[in-house]
Amino acid sequence: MALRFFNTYSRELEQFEPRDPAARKIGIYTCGPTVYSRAHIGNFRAYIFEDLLQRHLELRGYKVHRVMNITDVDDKTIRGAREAEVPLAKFTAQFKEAFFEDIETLRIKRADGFPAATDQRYIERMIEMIGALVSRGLAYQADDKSVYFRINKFPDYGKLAHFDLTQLQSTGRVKHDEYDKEHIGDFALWKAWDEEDANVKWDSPWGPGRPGWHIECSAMSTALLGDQIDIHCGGVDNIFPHHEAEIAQSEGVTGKKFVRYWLHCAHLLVDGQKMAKSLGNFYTVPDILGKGYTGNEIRYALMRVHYRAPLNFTWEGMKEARESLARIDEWLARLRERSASVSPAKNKGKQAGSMPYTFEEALDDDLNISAALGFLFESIRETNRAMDENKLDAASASAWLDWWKRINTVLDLEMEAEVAVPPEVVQLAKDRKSARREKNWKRSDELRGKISTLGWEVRDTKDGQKLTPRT
RNA sequence: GGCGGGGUAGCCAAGUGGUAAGGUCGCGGUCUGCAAAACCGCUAUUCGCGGGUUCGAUUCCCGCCCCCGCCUCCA
Repeated sequence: MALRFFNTYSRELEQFEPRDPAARKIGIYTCGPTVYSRAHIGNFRAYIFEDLLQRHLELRGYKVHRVMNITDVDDKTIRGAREAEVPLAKFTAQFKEAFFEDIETLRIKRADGFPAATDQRYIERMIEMIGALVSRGLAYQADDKSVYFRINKFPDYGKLAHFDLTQLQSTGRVKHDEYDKEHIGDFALWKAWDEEDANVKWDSPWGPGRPGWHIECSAMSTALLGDQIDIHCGGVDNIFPHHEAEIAQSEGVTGKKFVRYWLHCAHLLVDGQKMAKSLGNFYTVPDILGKGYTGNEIRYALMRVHYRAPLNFTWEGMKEARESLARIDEWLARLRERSASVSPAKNKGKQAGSMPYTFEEALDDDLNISAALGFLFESIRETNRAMDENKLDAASASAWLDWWKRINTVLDLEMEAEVAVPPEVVQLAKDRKSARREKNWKRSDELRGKISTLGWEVRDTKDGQKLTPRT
């Protein structure tokens, strides 16, 4: 099946055709964090979705070049720096660092570039683009000295969000201090300096100030990926106004179609409501690690629901993630043991040449992860049954391991490297082994209890005791 | 009010015009000294509600209800 994605622009599932099919190179731009505080797991749901997208495209043989911006100047970062009484760059540095720590914990592939809005190169490019827009009559400087985009001059404005501009109403979320604009929907390209901004300012043809939020993405995406990009992602809350504005700015400057496919991820909910800093109902990665869960488990919990469906975060869901991953790891351990065994030459690895491709076919269909995981778990049950019945030979087992290796380039869910068993646990297990030889069950159970309190679980298999860390 | 997304078993969730994947939880069984893991069986006559089309709809059409989000700087 050909790859297809739901394009927000058309609101339809569309077959994926990159700009340059022959080269199999794809440019993806993803909106990154605003570094005014630690990102929460709702933000990371979007980044995990983008990670899944990239990895699946790579599995399908595309060479992905992905860029993720870092917004390190805006109202919130400036306010934060002012309150902390430190320079802006110092204030944002800590959250940049935290962000990179968290994506590593969650095994999110690093983008090929993480451009920052305050980088002089991009500031210059933003000024250049704003200049071009002004000269074309698509932007104007208002009496408040800020420069705004004139949306009435860009007929396509509103097409991505499917908004009728005459219907735009203010929700009252933003203060009406913008009387200088020609149209309520005009958005800032360049924000004139005011004293709240302290020493955060850059010179421009329109006086000192700083870039508006939207222009940074237009500048950095076109700088790093060219005038036209294949895929642009973000959370649904970015559709309007952010991505709408990006289209207007970029196409206003280049005159070319900016993005071929717009993919947007639904929100992470908590208690049925959007997880958001402003609501105070959010968890960070360290919050969840602090409850004893691993990055791996968080990754699974955030990945297992289709990206366009809202996902409700619950501790029950975390537990389920843990159990599901344990099932996978258990299966892998069995396969490894089996593949290493010298098996009788009877029944040759039947599956070796015909491993199922349904996993990636499911992902081809707008990243249908639930169906893909369904196939994985069905395969697990079937191979486990075969192993129970002693019908899976070493060759087949290693074929399944190779299969896993392939799909795991997308999932990246395998347990962290085996933890070494501590010596005291080894000793207790030894004691238990001799107790069991004497059929001293009472002593055996006591020792199992002790091992358990040390964080390890002991199981009796037909090959003797097996120790696994208790999570 | 406008524009989207979602409403399938206790919970999470896939899916198709022909009689409901998978995960998790619970129960029963096999295995085990007992467990654990694994496997087997059971757990939605039913897919928000009401109409319509059809031999047949959860799946198509119409209307309605509920939840969540966006409507100017929130992934």
